[in-house]
This record gives sequence, structure tokens and C-alpha cells, in this order.
Amino acid sequence: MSRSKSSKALEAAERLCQERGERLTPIRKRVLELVLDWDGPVKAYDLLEALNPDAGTAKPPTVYRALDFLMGLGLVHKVEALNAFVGCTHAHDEGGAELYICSDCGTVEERHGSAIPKSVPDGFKIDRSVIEHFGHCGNCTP
Amino acid sequence: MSRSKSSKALEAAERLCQERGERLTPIRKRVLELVLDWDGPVKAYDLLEALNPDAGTAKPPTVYRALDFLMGLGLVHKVEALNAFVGCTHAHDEGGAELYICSDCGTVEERHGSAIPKSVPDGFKIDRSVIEHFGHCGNCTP
DNA sequence: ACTGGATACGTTATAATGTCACATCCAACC
DNA sequence: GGTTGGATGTGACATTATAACGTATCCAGT
Repeated sequence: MSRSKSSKALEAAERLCQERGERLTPIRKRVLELVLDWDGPVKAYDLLEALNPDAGTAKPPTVYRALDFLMGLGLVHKVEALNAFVGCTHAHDEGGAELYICSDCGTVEERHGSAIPKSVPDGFKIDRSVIEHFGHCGNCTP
Repeated sequence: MSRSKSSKALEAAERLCQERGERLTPIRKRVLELVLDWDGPVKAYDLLEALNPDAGTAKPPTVYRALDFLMGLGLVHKVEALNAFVGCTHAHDEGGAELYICSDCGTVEERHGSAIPKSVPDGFKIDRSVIEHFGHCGNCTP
């Protein structure tokens, strides 16, 4: 039988946490798994529901804390324009990703360090960039 | 006495509406004025307060409708990562702006069409891009 | 001037998203 | 065993945004 598409990324996450002395607790692992397996960007409250299949006890802080942790490790990115989250299979270190989000099928492609801005204002020092492209992927515009 | 720093942009907005057959109603004009004169990105509910100095009657839909209208004309941009809005003094047509937001003083610089992504996924057609750079402007990193 | 349609606005309620503060648990370490 | 620090549970609340529906206003055509 086929394994979950998140399993390899989960192993990478385990290793990353080991390196950093962080703990990939059951909740964090479960949230990462859900985000990775989700079809497209996932809302925090949808994760919350998914964590509570049967009158579970997870509350908003539960999921937001897990997401914060995972974002800190670069394992999850927030799509700011959607208030949603996507899993990252690269386990890259930092620097923020550039996202290509298909408005039809919801799939998200990720690129890194590709778009260096041409005309930064004089003296401006960039800490963090949010770059999100919305449109239609190759499959949806044949 | 000095005029509001928004006055020239307001005139431009009037002209733009004329061209398009749109109506820059008092509410829309007032919201635009507030956004333009605001010190940095402004939250919708702060605008709402500003519209209601004395037990006024404006409600959330009032300000969100005005903002939607102004964004449609490219006179206002939303800072997605902040859930806030900035005025645009360029009165450009479309295409989305690239924003440089100083985390210290809150000022926002705007550029257009500068960062063409290098590595668009194969077949991906971009409709809209959100590009927001956070950091420190020249005045705040001397 | 009258009227009809479209647009903008008022109003109420509620949905959706996110955070605070404090209690409790639990594992690691001494 | 006690202590400590991080992780989680829990309830309340804050913030951001929209739905739904009625009313007012503008303007074109008559």
C-alpha cells in the first residue's frame, strides 16, 4: 500500500528537530502531517476540526502554537493573502519562500531566493519578504 | 497654511473616477483622505473610528465597501501580512504594487513592476502578485 | 416632473481569524 | 523527591471581515 505523501517530509522534520534540540511533539507532528497532506492551503480552523474528530479538546491556541513552531522551523508557510497555511517539503532553513498558488486547483508551488527586487528604496534593509503569486497552474490552463 | 498631504492625490482620484464613470462619493473620498494622511498602514477598524468622531453611524461594511472600491481603482493597497491598508499616490492603473514597509517608523514605499519572478513554474500564468518587504528604511538604519 | 433600474448606503447580525492569561501537566535534571 | 522549564489545556476575549436585506439616492429615458 502507498504511504502518506507526507511521510518523507515528516522524517526530514524529525531530523531537523534533532539538530536544533527542538521537540516534535505529537501535536506538532500531527499538525504538520495534516498540513502536508491537505489539498492546497489549509485554514487554521479547518486544522482545528481535523484535530478534533470526536469531541476532542483542541482549541485555537493549540493549532496556532503548533503552526508557529513549524513556521519557525520553515516547515510550514503562511499564505498571508489567504490566511491559510501550506506545508513545505524542502526543509530549507530560512529566507522565506516565493509561492505560486493556483486559484483553480489550489496547488501551491514553492521557489526560493529567485526574485531579488530590482529597485529597493535607498537604504532599505529587508528582513522578511512576502511573495505570493496567484493565477493558474499548467494543469489548469492547458 | 499648508494643505493636507493628500490633496493632490485626491484631485487625481477625482479625475480617475471621471474617466471611469465611477462616483467618488463623500464616504469614499473621506476614507481615501484618511488612508492617505494616515501615518503608515491603517487598520479598517481604526478608519471606522476615525469616521465616527461623535457617535457616528458608520459600520464595518461602510469602510470595507469604500476600501474595496478604492482598491479597485488602485488608489489603495492592502498590506496582506498586516491586514492593513495604505494609500497610493501614483494612481497607476493595475498590476499590483511592491511594498517596502519599515517596521520601525511604519512608512511604506511603493514600487511598480520591478520584481519579475525568475523561476515561474512551467505553464503558470500569474493573475495577481502580493509582494511585501518588511525591514528598516534608510532613516531608521542610519 | 415621473418612473424604473442601478448603485450606494444603513443596519443588524454573525462568521472567521487570532490572542491573552493563567492553570496544569510532564519530562529532564539535580 | 523536588525543581524547573517547556508544552499543553482552558476559558475568555479581541480583531478582522462578510452576509443578508432594506432604504435612499442618482440618473436616464420618457
